[in-house]
Amino acid sequence: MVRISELARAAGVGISTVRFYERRGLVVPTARSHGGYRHYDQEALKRLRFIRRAARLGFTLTEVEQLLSASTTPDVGDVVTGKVAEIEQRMNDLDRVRLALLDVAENGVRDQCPVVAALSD
Amino acid sequence: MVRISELARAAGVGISTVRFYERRGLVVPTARSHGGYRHYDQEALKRLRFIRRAARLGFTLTEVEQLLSASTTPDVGDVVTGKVAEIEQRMNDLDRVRLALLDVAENGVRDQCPVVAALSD
DNA sequence: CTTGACTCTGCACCACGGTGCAGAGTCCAT
DNA sequence: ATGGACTCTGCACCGTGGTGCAGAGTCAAG
Repeated sequence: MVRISELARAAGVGISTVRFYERRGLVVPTARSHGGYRHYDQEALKRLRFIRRAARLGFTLTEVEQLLSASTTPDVGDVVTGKVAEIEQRMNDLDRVRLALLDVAENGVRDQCPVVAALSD
Repeated sequence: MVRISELARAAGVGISTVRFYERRGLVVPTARSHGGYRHYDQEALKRLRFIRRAARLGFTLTEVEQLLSASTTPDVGDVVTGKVAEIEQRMNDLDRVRLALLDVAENGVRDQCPVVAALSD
């Protein structure tokens, strides 16, 4: 059980950010001290790290919420199916950009920009 | 050669957004009419679509700029290498979330949340 | 039981990525 | 050459995702 500053440091975020996520319902303290101090366990740290990485993948905090709720809601099927399809689309797009960049590195630029072409259809 | 409203409609964005991207140096009109109207060719539409899709992948507009410049700068190697590595990391993370979601759908939730575990290490 | 480091709440502020409006000017079909 | 649709610039505003500050309270080592 750690206090907020230690949790924040461990996850590489600011204290205000932790409290902000709490307002959004994403990371709730495991307990509170008599005087109101937040206390967190290891799960909270994992959640926090997850949120950060998912956010960096382009998911909004609302989507992160949906991803997190996917494993706690009883009827999970539709949400998961939709999210998986969305993720596959993103991976596909990323791979096209990746290949286009490698193409540029290997062959230089020809008539048109291959990177643009990768996503513009 | 089309005017701004037609370009915007074709790319599914607002007119103000096109002008905003121009201020950021991302999409420059191919030409201007005598009276100052912007005119765009097919390449501009491709660029615009690229920007939108890349932004949805979580790239900032600054990063989009870097991706676009990758194929126009003479010495392209380092930028491309870095971007490719970054993209591979993202794809990897996305795949872990994807697998975790499928796991939830197939096996339900066991002791801890697999989705969180997918990115929390 | 004090003292210094830490935390609390509430609120104001920030950057990014747009979006909308006003007032003036342009384009072009009739 | 005129009406209506469109566009121009500049500026103000917005939602999202944080970040920082003030003033009051808490914690724990000495």
